[in-house]
Amino acid sequence: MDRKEHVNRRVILHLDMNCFFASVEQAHNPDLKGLALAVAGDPKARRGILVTCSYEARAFGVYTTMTVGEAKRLCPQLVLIPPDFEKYRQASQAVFDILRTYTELVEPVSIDEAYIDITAIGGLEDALGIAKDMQERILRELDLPCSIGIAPNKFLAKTASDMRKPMGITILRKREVHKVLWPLSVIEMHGIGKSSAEKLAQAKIQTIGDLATADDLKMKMTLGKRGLRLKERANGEDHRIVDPEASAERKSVGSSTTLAIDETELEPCLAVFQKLAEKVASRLEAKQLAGTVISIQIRTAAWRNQSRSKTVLNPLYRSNEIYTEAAQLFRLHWDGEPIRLLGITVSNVIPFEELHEQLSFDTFERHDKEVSMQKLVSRMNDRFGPGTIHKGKQ
DNA sequence: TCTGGGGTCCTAGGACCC
DNA sequence: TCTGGGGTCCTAGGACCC
Repeated sequence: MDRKEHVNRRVILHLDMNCFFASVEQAHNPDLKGLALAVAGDPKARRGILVTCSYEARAFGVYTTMTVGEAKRLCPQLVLIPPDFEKYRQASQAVFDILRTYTELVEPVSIDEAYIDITAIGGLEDALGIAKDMQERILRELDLPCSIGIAPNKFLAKTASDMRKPMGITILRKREVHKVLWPLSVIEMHGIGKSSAEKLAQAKIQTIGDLATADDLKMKMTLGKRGLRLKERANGEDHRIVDPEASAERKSVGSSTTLAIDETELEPCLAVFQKLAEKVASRLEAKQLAGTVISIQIRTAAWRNQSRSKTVLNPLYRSNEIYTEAAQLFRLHWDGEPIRLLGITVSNVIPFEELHEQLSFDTFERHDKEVSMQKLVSRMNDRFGPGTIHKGKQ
Protein backbone atom coordinates (compact mmCIF):
# COMPACT_ATOMS: atom_id res chain seq x y z
CA MET A 1 0.00 0.00 0.00
CA ASP A 2 2.65 2.51 1.08
CA ARG A 3 4.74 1.75 -1.97
CA LYS A 4 1.79 2.65 -4.17
CA GLU A 5 1.25 6.02 -2.56
CA HIS A 6 2.96 9.32 -2.82
CA VAL A 7 2.53 12.57 -0.95
CA ASN A 8 4.71 15.18 -2.62
CA ARG A 9 3.37 17.80 -4.99
CA ARG A 10 3.09 16.25 -8.41
CA VAL A 11 2.05 17.12 -11.93
CA ILE A 12 0.00 14.36 -13.51
CA LEU A 13 -1.41 14.26 -17.03
CA HIS A 14 -4.32 12.11 -18.12
CA LEU A 15 -4.52 11.56 -21.85
CA ASP A 16 -7.76 10.33 -23.37
CA MET A 17 -8.07 9.56 -27.08
CA ASN A 18 -11.20 11.06 -28.64
CA CYS A 19 -13.66 8.53 -30.17
CA PHE A 20 -10.63 6.30 -30.46
CA PHE A 21 -11.86 3.44 -32.67
CA ALA A 22 -13.73 5.78 -35.01
CA SER A 23 -10.69 8.08 -35.19
CA VAL A 24 -8.38 5.19 -36.06
CA GLU A 25 -10.72 4.17 -38.89
CA GLN A 26 -10.74 7.76 -40.16
CA ALA A 27 -6.95 7.95 -39.98
CA HIS A 28 -6.71 4.78 -42.09
CA ASN A 29 -9.35 5.94 -44.56
CA PRO A 30 -9.62 9.75 -44.80
CA ASP A 31 -12.80 9.40 -46.92
CA LEU A 32 -14.54 8.63 -43.62
CA LYS A 33 -13.62 12.01 -42.10
CA GLY A 34 -16.51 14.33 -41.43
CA LEU A 35 -19.07 11.53 -41.69
CA ALA A 36 -21.50 10.27 -39.08
CA LEU A 37 -19.54 7.11 -38.34
CA ALA A 38 -19.86 4.26 -35.87
CA VAL A 39 -17.83 1.17 -35.11
CA ALA A 40 -20.35 -1.53 -34.31
CA GLY A 41 -20.88 -5.28 -34.10
CA ASP A 42 -23.14 -7.32 -36.34
CA PRO A 43 -26.83 -6.95 -35.37
CA LYS A 44 -27.70 -10.24 -37.10
CA ALA A 45 -25.40 -12.06 -34.68
CA ARG A 46 -26.99 -10.15 -31.78
CA ARG A 47 -23.86 -8.07 -31.34
CA GLY A 48 -25.53 -4.96 -32.60
CA ILE A 49 -24.34 -2.18 -30.35
CA LEU A 50 -22.17 0.84 -31.10
CA VAL A 51 -18.69 0.48 -29.65
CA THR A 52 -17.75 4.05 -30.60
CA CYS A 53 -19.17 6.80 -32.76
CA SER A 54 -17.86 10.05 -34.26
CA TYR A 55 -18.93 13.49 -33.02
CA GLU A 56 -20.84 13.95 -36.28
CA ALA A 57 -22.93 10.91 -35.30
CA ARG A 58 -23.36 12.16 -31.73
CA ALA A 59 -24.96 15.31 -33.10
CA PHE A 60 -27.92 13.10 -34.05
CA GLY A 61 -28.34 11.83 -30.49
CA VAL A 62 -26.41 8.66 -31.26
CA TYR A 63 -24.18 7.38 -28.45
CA THR A 64 -21.89 4.46 -27.54
CA THR A 65 -23.71 1.25 -26.40
CA MET A 66 -26.83 2.19 -28.37
CA THR A 67 -28.20 -0.58 -30.58
CA VAL A 68 -27.50 -0.34 -34.29
CA GLY A 69 -31.24 -0.33 -35.02
CA GLU A 70 -31.92 2.61 -32.77
CA ALA A 71 -28.88 4.50 -34.09
CA LYS A 72 -29.97 3.98 -37.71
CA ARG A 73 -33.42 5.27 -36.84
CA LEU A 74 -31.96 8.49 -35.39
CA CYS A 75 -29.36 8.87 -38.13
CA PRO A 76 -30.19 6.97 -41.36
CA GLN A 77 -26.94 8.01 -43.09
CA LEU A 78 -24.83 6.55 -40.25
CA VAL A 79 -21.82 4.70 -41.69
CA LEU A 80 -21.16 1.42 -39.86
CA ILE A 81 -17.76 -0.25 -39.66
CA PRO A 82 -17.06 -3.62 -38.00
CA PRO A 83 -14.44 -3.41 -35.23
CA ASP A 84 -10.81 -4.32 -35.98
CA PHE A 85 -9.18 -4.60 -32.56
CA GLU A 86 -5.77 -5.50 -33.94
CA LYS A 87 -5.71 -2.18 -35.78
CA TYR A 88 -6.71 -0.34 -32.59
CA ARG A 89 -4.08 -2.14 -30.51
CA GLN A 90 -1.38 -1.08 -32.94
CA ALA A 91 -2.54 2.53 -32.93
CA SER A 92 -2.67 2.44 -29.13
CA GLN A 93 0.91 1.17 -28.99
CA ALA A 94 2.02 3.98 -31.29
CA VAL A 95 0.40 6.57 -29.01
CA PHE A 96 2.07 5.13 -25.88
CA ASP A 97 5.42 5.03 -27.73
CA ILE A 98 5.15 8.76 -28.37
CA LEU A 99 4.31 9.40 -24.70
CA ARG A 100 7.37 7.41 -23.60
CA THR A 101 9.64 9.75 -25.53
CA TYR A 102 8.81 12.33 -22.82
CA THR A 103 9.20 10.13 -19.72
CA GLU A 104 9.23 6.50 -18.62
CA LEU A 105 6.46 7.30 -16.13
CA VAL A 106 3.62 6.37 -18.49
CA GLU A 107 0.85 4.15 -17.16
CA PRO A 108 -1.56 2.86 -19.82
CA VAL A 109 -4.99 2.31 -18.22
CA SER A 110 -6.90 1.06 -21.22
CA ILE A 111 -6.48 0.89 -24.97
CA ASP A 112 -7.10 4.64 -25.33
CA GLU A 113 -6.01 6.18 -22.03
CA ALA A 114 -2.86 6.80 -20.03
CA TYR A 115 -1.55 8.67 -17.02
CA ILE A 116 1.80 10.42 -17.31
CA ASP A 117 3.76 11.76 -14.33
CA ILE A 118 5.70 14.79 -15.59
CA THR A 119 6.78 16.11 -12.18
CA ALA A 120 10.42 15.35 -12.91
CA ILE A 121 10.49 16.85 -16.42
CA GLY A 122 8.75 20.12 -15.66
CA GLY A 123 6.54 21.71 -13.05
CA LEU A 124 3.11 23.13 -13.55
CA GLU A 125 4.67 26.06 -15.50
CA ASP A 126 5.84 23.68 -18.25
CA ALA A 127 2.87 21.32 -18.10
CA LEU A 128 0.70 23.18 -20.57
CA GLY A 129 3.54 23.33 -23.10
CA ILE A 130 4.30 19.63 -22.69
CA ALA A 131 0.63 18.71 -23.06
CA LYS A 132 0.26 20.84 -26.20
CA ASP A 133 3.37 19.26 -27.67
CA MET A 134 2.09 15.72 -26.99
CA GLN A 135 -1.30 16.52 -28.45
CA GLU A 136 0.18 18.07 -31.61
CA ARG A 137 2.61 15.21 -32.16
CA ILE A 138 -0.08 12.55 -31.82
CA LEU A 139 -2.25 14.44 -34.28
CA ARG A 140 0.59 15.10 -36.74
CA GLU A 141 2.27 11.70 -36.63
CA LEU A 142 -0.78 9.43 -36.19
CA ASP A 143 -3.65 11.64 -37.34
CA LEU A 144 -5.44 10.97 -34.02
CA PRO A 145 -7.10 13.55 -31.74
CA CYS A 146 -6.92 13.43 -27.95
CA SER A 147 -7.80 15.42 -24.84
CA ILE A 148 -5.45 15.97 -21.91
CA GLY A 149 -6.10 16.80 -18.26
CA ILE A 150 -3.43 18.40 -16.06
CA ALA A 151 -3.73 18.12 -12.27
CA PRO A 152 -1.90 17.30 -9.03
CA ASN A 153 -3.25 13.71 -8.98
CA LYS A 154 -4.82 10.95 -11.07
CA PHE A 155 -8.45 11.55 -10.15
CA LEU A 156 -8.36 15.26 -10.94
CA ALA A 157 -6.36 14.68 -14.14
CA LYS A 158 -8.91 12.11 -15.29
CA THR A 159 -11.76 14.46 -14.45
CA ALA A 160 -10.03 17.32 -16.27
CA SER A 161 -9.39 15.38 -19.49
CA ASP A 162 -13.14 14.79 -19.71
CA MET A 163 -13.99 18.49 -19.59
CA ARG A 164 -12.98 19.55 -23.11
CA LYS A 165 -13.45 17.26 -26.10
CA PRO A 166 -12.23 16.87 -28.73
CA MET A 167 -8.64 18.16 -28.67
CA GLY A 168 -8.97 19.87 -25.31
CA ILE A 169 -6.40 20.63 -22.65
CA THR A 170 -7.69 21.41 -19.17
CA ILE A 171 -5.90 22.29 -15.95
CA LEU A 172 -7.75 21.40 -12.75
CA ARG A 173 -6.28 22.67 -9.48
CA LYS A 174 -7.23 21.33 -6.11
CA ARG A 175 -8.47 24.71 -4.96
CA GLU A 176 -10.95 24.76 -7.87
CA VAL A 177 -12.63 21.53 -6.86
CA HIS A 178 -15.40 23.09 -4.78
CA LYS A 179 -16.27 25.48 -7.60
CA VAL A 180 -15.95 23.12 -10.58
CA LEU A 181 -16.86 19.69 -9.19
CA TRP A 182 -19.08 20.17 -6.18
CA PRO A 183 -22.14 21.50 -8.05
CA LEU A 184 -22.23 18.38 -10.28
CA SER A 185 -24.41 15.34 -9.64
CA VAL A 186 -22.60 12.37 -8.07
CA ILE A 187 -23.26 10.27 -11.19
CA GLU A 188 -20.80 12.54 -13.07
CA MET A 189 -17.99 11.32 -10.86
CA HIS A 190 -15.56 8.69 -12.11
CA GLY A 191 -16.14 5.61 -9.93
CA ILE A 192 -19.84 6.19 -9.34
CA GLY A 193 -22.32 4.31 -11.48
CA LYS A 194 -26.07 3.94 -11.46
CA SER A 195 -26.17 1.63 -8.47
CA SER A 196 -24.03 3.81 -6.21
CA ALA A 197 -25.86 6.95 -7.32
CA GLU A 198 -29.17 5.37 -6.22
CA LYS A 199 -27.78 4.38 -2.84
CA LEU A 200 -26.39 7.89 -2.36
CA ALA A 201 -29.74 9.44 -3.36
CA GLN A 202 -31.42 7.40 -0.63
CA ALA A 203 -28.88 8.82 1.81
CA LYS A 204 -29.82 12.33 0.58
CA ILE A 205 -26.48 12.77 -1.16
CA GLN A 206 -27.13 14.29 -4.60
CA THR A 207 -24.11 16.38 -5.62
CA ILE A 208 -20.36 15.78 -5.46
CA GLY A 209 -20.32 18.58 -2.88
CA ASP A 210 -22.80 16.64 -0.70
CA LEU A 211 -20.48 13.64 -0.99
CA ALA A 212 -17.37 15.65 -0.15
CA THR A 213 -18.91 17.01 3.04
CA ALA A 214 -20.86 13.91 4.10
CA ASP A 215 -20.26 12.24 7.44
CA ASP A 216 -17.57 9.50 7.30
CA LEU A 217 -19.78 6.98 9.06
CA LYS A 218 -22.65 7.70 6.70
CA MET A 219 -20.40 7.19 3.68
CA LYS A 220 -19.07 3.93 5.07
CA MET A 221 -22.56 2.65 5.77
CA THR A 222 -23.77 3.63 2.30
CA LEU A 223 -20.91 2.41 0.10
CA GLY A 224 -18.46 0.64 2.42
CA LYS A 225 -14.74 1.28 2.10
CA ARG A 226 -15.34 2.65 -1.40
CA GLY A 227 -17.49 5.35 0.15
CA LEU A 228 -14.62 6.74 2.16
CA ARG A 229 -12.33 6.68 -0.84
CA LEU A 230 -14.89 8.44 -3.01
CA LYS A 231 -15.29 11.11 -0.35
CA GLU A 232 -11.53 11.73 -0.49
CA ARG A 233 -11.67 12.00 -4.26
CA ALA A 234 -14.61 14.41 -4.05
CA ASN A 235 -12.33 16.57 -1.90
CA GLY A 236 -9.67 16.45 -4.62
CA GLU A 237 -7.43 13.98 -2.80
CA ASP A 238 -5.88 10.95 -4.48
CA HIS A 239 -2.49 9.52 -3.50
CA ARG A 240 -2.18 6.77 -6.12
CA ILE A 241 1.13 6.90 -7.96
CA VAL A 242 1.63 6.61 -11.70
CA ASP A 243 2.87 3.03 -12.04
CA PRO A 244 4.24 2.07 -15.48
CA GLU A 245 4.24 -1.62 -14.46
CA ALA A 246 0.60 -1.72 -13.40
CA SER A 247 -0.73 -2.80 -16.77
CA ALA A 248 2.04 -5.40 -17.21
CA GLU A 249 0.82 -7.27 -14.15
CA ARG A 250 -2.19 -8.76 -15.90
CA LYS A 251 -4.41 -10.84 -13.63
CA SER A 252 -6.71 -12.69 -15.99
CA VAL A 253 -7.33 -13.60 -19.60
CA GLY A 254 -10.85 -14.33 -20.75
CA SER A 255 -13.14 -14.61 -23.70
CA SER A 256 -16.91 -14.60 -23.96
CA THR A 257 -19.50 -14.55 -26.70
CA THR A 258 -23.17 -13.84 -27.13
CA LEU A 259 -24.81 -16.77 -28.91
CA ALA A 260 -26.73 -16.34 -32.15
CA ILE A 261 -29.80 -17.83 -30.46
CA ASP A 262 -30.71 -18.61 -26.86
CA GLU A 263 -29.29 -22.10 -26.51
CA THR A 264 -31.00 -24.98 -24.70
CA GLU A 265 -28.92 -27.93 -25.94
CA LEU A 266 -25.70 -29.22 -24.39
CA GLU A 267 -23.70 -30.06 -27.52
CA PRO A 268 -23.78 -26.61 -29.14
CA CYS A 269 -22.72 -25.09 -25.80
CA LEU A 270 -19.75 -27.45 -25.60
CA ALA A 271 -18.81 -26.51 -29.17
CA VAL A 272 -18.81 -22.85 -28.09
CA PHE A 273 -16.62 -23.66 -25.09
CA GLN A 274 -14.22 -25.42 -27.46
CA LYS A 275 -13.84 -22.23 -29.51
CA LEU A 276 -13.54 -20.06 -26.39
CA ALA A 277 -10.89 -22.38 -24.93
CA GLU A 278 -8.85 -22.09 -28.13
CA LYS A 279 -9.09 -18.31 -28.08
CA VAL A 280 -8.10 -18.02 -24.41
CA ALA A 281 -5.24 -20.49 -24.92
CA SER A 282 -3.84 -18.61 -27.89
CA ARG A 283 -3.99 -15.30 -26.00
CA LEU A 284 -2.30 -16.86 -22.95
CA GLU A 285 0.36 -18.25 -25.27
CA ALA A 286 0.88 -14.87 -26.93
CA LYS A 287 1.42 -13.28 -23.53
CA GLN A 288 3.40 -16.27 -22.21
CA LEU A 289 1.03 -16.75 -19.26
CA ALA A 290 -0.63 -19.65 -17.46
CA GLY A 291 -3.15 -19.54 -14.61
CA THR A 292 -4.42 -21.69 -11.75
CA VAL A 293 -8.02 -20.48 -11.58
CA ILE A 294 -10.50 -21.30 -14.31
CA SER A 295 -14.00 -19.86 -14.38
CA ILE A 296 -16.92 -20.00 -16.75
CA GLN A 297 -19.56 -17.34 -17.25
CA ILE A 298 -23.16 -18.06 -18.11
CA ARG A 299 -25.68 -15.37 -18.97
CA THR A 300 -29.21 -16.64 -19.32
CA ALA A 301 -31.80 -15.34 -21.76
CA ALA A 302 -33.41 -13.64 -18.74
CA TRP A 303 -30.08 -11.87 -18.13
CA ARG A 304 -29.15 -13.83 -15.01
CA ASN A 305 -25.35 -13.83 -14.69
CA GLN A 306 -23.67 -16.84 -13.16
CA SER A 307 -20.07 -17.83 -12.73
CA ARG A 308 -18.48 -21.05 -11.56
CA SER A 309 -14.80 -21.40 -10.86
CA LYS A 310 -12.21 -23.91 -9.81
CA THR A 311 -8.65 -23.67 -8.55
CA VAL A 312 -6.31 -26.23 -10.09
CA LEU A 313 -2.81 -27.36 -9.13
CA ASN A 314 -1.12 -27.22 -12.51
CA PRO A 315 -1.38 -23.81 -14.14
CA LEU A 316 -3.51 -24.01 -17.26
CA TYR A 317 -2.56 -22.71 -20.68
CA ARG A 318 -3.30 -25.51 -23.16
CA SER A 319 -6.59 -25.30 -25.00
CA ASN A 320 -7.61 -28.93 -24.41
CA GLU A 321 -7.02 -28.64 -20.65
CA ILE A 322 -8.92 -25.35 -20.48
CA TYR A 323 -11.76 -26.90 -22.47
CA THR A 324 -11.93 -30.00 -20.25
CA GLU A 325 -12.17 -27.95 -17.05
CA ALA A 326 -14.69 -25.51 -18.53
CA ALA A 327 -16.88 -28.30 -19.88
CA GLN A 328 -16.80 -30.05 -16.52
CA LEU A 329 -17.85 -26.92 -14.67
CA PHE A 330 -20.62 -26.37 -17.19
CA ARG A 331 -22.03 -29.92 -17.04
CA LEU A 332 -21.94 -29.75 -13.27
CA HIS A 333 -23.76 -26.46 -12.86
CA TRP A 334 -25.97 -25.71 -15.86
CA ASP A 335 -29.59 -26.08 -14.81
CA GLY A 336 -31.00 -26.08 -18.36
CA GLU A 337 -32.08 -22.45 -18.43
CA PRO A 338 -31.79 -20.99 -21.97
CA ILE A 339 -28.38 -19.40 -22.47
CA ARG A 340 -27.55 -16.07 -24.07
CA LEU A 341 -23.80 -15.85 -23.43
CA LEU A 342 -20.94 -18.16 -22.51
CA GLY A 343 -17.45 -17.25 -21.38
CA ILE A 344 -14.18 -18.68 -20.07
CA THR A 345 -11.63 -16.83 -17.95
CA VAL A 346 -8.25 -18.05 -16.71
CA SER A 347 -7.03 -16.00 -13.75
CA ASN A 348 -4.35 -15.89 -11.09
CA VAL A 349 -1.95 -15.93 -14.02
CA ILE A 350 1.84 -16.09 -13.84
CA PRO A 351 4.48 -15.85 -16.60
CA PHE A 352 5.68 -19.11 -18.17
CA GLU A 353 9.23 -18.58 -16.87
CA GLU A 354 8.03 -18.72 -13.27
CA LEU A 355 6.29 -22.02 -13.98
CA HIS A 356 8.92 -24.76 -13.84
CA GLU A 357 9.64 -24.40 -10.10
CA GLN A 358 5.99 -24.93 -9.33
CA LEU A 359 5.58 -27.85 -11.70
CA SER A 360 8.48 -29.80 -10.24
CA PHE A 361 7.24 -29.06 -6.76
CA ASP A 362 3.73 -30.24 -7.64
CA THR A 363 4.90 -33.63 -8.85
CA PHE A 364 6.94 -34.01 -5.69
CA GLU A 365 4.00 -33.20 -3.44
CA ARG A 366 1.59 -35.30 -5.47
CA HIS A 367 2.89 -38.48 -3.79
CA ASP A 368 1.32 -37.43 -0.53
CA LYS A 369 -2.31 -38.26 -1.20
CA GLU A 370 -3.39 -36.97 2.17
CA VAL A 371 -2.16 -33.46 1.61
CA SER A 372 -5.02 -31.01 1.23
CA MET A 373 -5.07 -28.14 -1.20
CA GLN A 374 -4.91 -25.67 1.68
CA LYS A 375 -1.82 -27.29 3.15
CA LEU A 376 -0.18 -27.50 -0.22
CA VAL A 377 -0.76 -23.83 -0.89
CA SER A 378 0.58 -22.75 2.46
CA ARG A 379 3.61 -25.02 2.17
CA MET A 380 4.40 -23.68 -1.27
CA ASN A 381 4.05 -20.16 0.03
CA ASP A 382 6.41 -21.02 2.88
CA ARG A 383 8.94 -22.39 0.47
CA PHE A 384 8.76 -19.83 -2.30
CA GLY A 385 7.34 -16.82 -0.50
CA PRO A 386 3.80 -15.48 -0.25
CA GLY A 387 1.97 -15.21 -3.54
CA THR A 388 3.69 -18.16 -5.19
CA ILE A 389 0.36 -19.88 -5.74
CA HIS A 390 -2.23 -17.28 -5.03
CA LYS A 391 -1.32 -13.63 -5.18
CA GLY A 392 -2.62 -12.12 -1.94
CA LYS A 393 -4.28 -8.72 -1.82
CA GLN A 394 -1.96 -5.80 -1.24
C1' DT B 1 -32.42 2.01 -24.77
C1' DC B 2 -34.11 -5.24 -24.69
C1' DT B 3 -28.64 -4.40 -23.61
C1' DG B 4 -20.78 -6.47 -26.57
C1' DG B 5 -16.56 -7.96 -24.81
C1' DG B 6 -12.45 -6.95 -22.39
C1' DG B 7 -11.06 -6.27 -17.82
C1' DT B 8 -10.33 -4.72 -12.32
C1' DC B 9 -11.50 -4.45 -7.56
C1' DC B 10 -14.42 -5.41 -3.56
C1' DT B 11 -17.43 -8.12 -0.41
C1' DA B 12 -18.95 -11.88 2.27
C1' DG B 13 -19.37 -16.57 4.08
C1' DG B 14 -17.23 -20.95 4.91
C1' DA B 15 -13.07 -23.88 5.45
C1' DC B 16 -9.01 -24.29 7.62
C1' DC B 17 -4.77 -23.11 10.27
C1' DC B 18 -2.30 -21.50 14.40
C1' DT C 1 -15.76 -30.65 25.90
C1' DC C 2 -16.33 -26.06 24.84
C1' DT C 3 -14.38 -21.79 24.20
C1' DG C 4 -11.21 -17.58 21.64
C1' DG C 5 -9.27 -14.44 17.79
C1' DG C 6 -6.45 -13.45 13.73
C1' DG C 7 -5.33 -14.67 9.25
C1' DT C 8 -5.46 -16.79 4.44
C1' DC C 9 -7.69 -19.06 0.72
C1' DC C 10 -11.67 -20.38 -2.11
C1' DT C 11 -15.90 -19.27 -4.30
C1' DA C 12 -19.88 -16.44 -6.13
C1' DG C 13 -21.64 -12.26 -7.12
C1' DG C 14 -21.77 -7.21 -7.80
C1' DA C 15 -20.18 -2.67 -9.31
C1' DC C 16 -17.57 -0.16 -12.30
C1' DC C 17 -14.71 1.22 -16.36
C1' DC C 18 -13.59 1.61 -21.51
